[in-house]
Amino acid sequence: MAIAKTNEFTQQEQDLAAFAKVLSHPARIAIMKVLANENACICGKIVEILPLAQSTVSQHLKELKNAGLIKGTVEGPKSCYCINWDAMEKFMQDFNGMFSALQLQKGKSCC
Amino acid sequence: MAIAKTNEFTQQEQDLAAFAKVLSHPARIAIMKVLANENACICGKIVEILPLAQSTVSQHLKELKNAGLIKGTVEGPKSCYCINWDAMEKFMQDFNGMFSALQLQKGKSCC
DNA sequence: ATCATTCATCGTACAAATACGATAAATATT
DNA sequence: AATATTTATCGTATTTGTACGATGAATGAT
Repeated sequence: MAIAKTNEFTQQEQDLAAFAKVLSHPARIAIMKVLANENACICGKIVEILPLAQSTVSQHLKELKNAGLIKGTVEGPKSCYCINWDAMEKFMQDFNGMFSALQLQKGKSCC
Repeated sequence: MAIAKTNEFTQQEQDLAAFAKVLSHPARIAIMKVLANENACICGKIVEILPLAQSTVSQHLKELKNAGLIKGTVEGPKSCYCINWDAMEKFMQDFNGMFSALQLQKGKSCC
């Protein structure tokens, strides 16, 4: 991908982009919906619902967890995942904040 | 990327993911900010501000345009870009709508 | 103790994204 | 007409993302 120039941008830009990136795959959006809807947020249950292999789902779960959008706890041989609501609410707030900041300049546009 | 299973998901999931994907790079977030702040949204001006080559900026602009977040008009040898507010507002509405739908299930979680 | 279940991780294959320089096309300028 | 400016596109190199099967580690069941 060439020598990623990601860190040439502001922290805010990087953070917002990172948040967007986690949600930039339909499988991860679908996982969030499953986690919200199912009482038992067991990995196996998610694998049943998604059209993806177990290892692939596990990978997506890892990314969501690394980004902080979900939490995971071990229950015997099973793994239970849930949405990290505090984090999600903050992320959405920041995301909407950026958009509001853009909108403040709305009249300025030339075209 | 292996044989992308993107279309195994719902249209809504694909659309939301596509929107998130366009904003999943700090350069594209930065471009949106420049377009909102500068009266003259000329490509050259953006190239001056971003730490990227002209061809790379042009590529990012193309992606933003393809996704519908911005509009572009030719002005002689120059190109003028602006935010497509109608589209942006709809995208943000859908994105927030998904989050609200998740939140409705908030109590259900097991962990 | 043996076997089954569940899941994370490893290795691997291939697709897509990012970045740049070079070039081409269009318009402005001289 | 010749030259300069501006930007899109092409070709290419490299990195990252997506996907799967196979394996291993941990726990539960027999």
